[in-house]
Amino acid sequence: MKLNEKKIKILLTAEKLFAENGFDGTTIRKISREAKINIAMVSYYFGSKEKLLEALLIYRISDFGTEFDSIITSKGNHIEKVDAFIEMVVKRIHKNRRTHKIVNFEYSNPFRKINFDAYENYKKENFILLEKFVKSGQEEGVFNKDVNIEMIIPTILGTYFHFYYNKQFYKNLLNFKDQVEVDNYVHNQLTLHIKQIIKALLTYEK
Amino acid sequence: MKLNEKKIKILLTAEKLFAENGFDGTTIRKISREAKINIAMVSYYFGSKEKLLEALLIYRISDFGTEFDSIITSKGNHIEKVDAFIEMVVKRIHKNRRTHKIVNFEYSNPFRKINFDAYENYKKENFILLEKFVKSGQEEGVFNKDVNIEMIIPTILGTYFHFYYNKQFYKNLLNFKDQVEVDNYVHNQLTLHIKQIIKALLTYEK
DNA sequence: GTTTAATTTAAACGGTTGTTTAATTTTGTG
DNA sequence: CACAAAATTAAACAACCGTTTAAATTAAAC
Repeated sequence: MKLNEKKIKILLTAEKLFAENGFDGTTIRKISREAKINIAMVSYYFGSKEKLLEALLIYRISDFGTEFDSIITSKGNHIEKVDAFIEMVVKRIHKNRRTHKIVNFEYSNPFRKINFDAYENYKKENFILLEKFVKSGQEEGVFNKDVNIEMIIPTILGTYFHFYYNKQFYKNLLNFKDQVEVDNYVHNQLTLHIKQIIKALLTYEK
Repeated sequence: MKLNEKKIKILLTAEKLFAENGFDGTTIRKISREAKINIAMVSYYFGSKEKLLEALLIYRISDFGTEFDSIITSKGNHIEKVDAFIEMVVKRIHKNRRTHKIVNFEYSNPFRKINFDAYENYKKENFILLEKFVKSGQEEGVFNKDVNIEMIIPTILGTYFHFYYNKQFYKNLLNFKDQVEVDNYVHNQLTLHIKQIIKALLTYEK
């Protein structure tokens, strides 16, 4: 699909509202009001509300890119690569947290008939890359062999998103005054914590 | 609020549908159809759809109980308590995963005017207990001092819920045939993985 | 058994939903 | 300028929403 300026404006507005109010909580009228376009334009451009969400997913997932590869295949030791990898992942999901939130909820909705192939392929590719990386570290004796590789991504993303979904709670607990302080915490303490648990998991001797 | 049999049936039906379709994706008509009651009964018993959700939260959170306390204050060494603690937490959130999903999404919806005080208090109390436990372990020299205690719960719950929200993906990746196999994985490999990362975090020497 | 209260019901309320229509305006092309 | 295609609009569509009403039924109290 060719995306002109107006289509992208609709997608970005939909992304914001879907993430804030959910898919069912967002109306085409709200989207068109906020994007300052006519209600009929959504159907005209995307066909339906569901296809609008599909277009958004494709738009964002292609944007996710694959920096993965360049970090893992670069030179340097495995531990440094874990740090670089996690820093990259946290930055990326924090930037794309809205779309991730939408996906988390709609993907687990058994009655939603949205096509999630792009999302599933993206997850599968990333897993295969990570698996290769961990196994190479295990063969070199740097990483522990007793590791559940499938659960590494859930640990990283899950930790971040539990924090994000309970932002209001952690704002109070950690005395954040504004979103800037939240962003700082994510990119410093939270990223550090995730690096710590993953490195500990990979190198821990029982 | 006194809960008779019919009220509880409405609550359980609402819990199922809210978790599957979201709050906005669930209609009172669907709830009443599935619970085999008249539409007006929801308003009659609970007042409104939003108050129905609030009643569900209170019903479930009081059910969460506080086994926490008994594990942490029991005798035995700290490492064993970590294992027991995580096993209890995973069992509990897996049992109450529907309500947790609803809360995760609605609590992060900035326009929902639901009262989440019960949820926030529950989280706060549990955090204080955990903090006391970790600090006592640190003073005894069993636990590492360089630990972000605030992020331990997000790591445990987040890992579980990322797995749960992407169940379809992990069903394919790990070749689960049915829900029984998913449940087994949660209570064995996933629980073991979380125990491993938390113990590694708490005792890891850099 | 009579009266009062609680429960249950079908129907109706005004409002909103996603989508389509048909007419109008703008843009692009020769 | 003329003409066709694309974009934009206001209005209408049937369907559904959460909630309320007022009447009918059941249960409880005396």
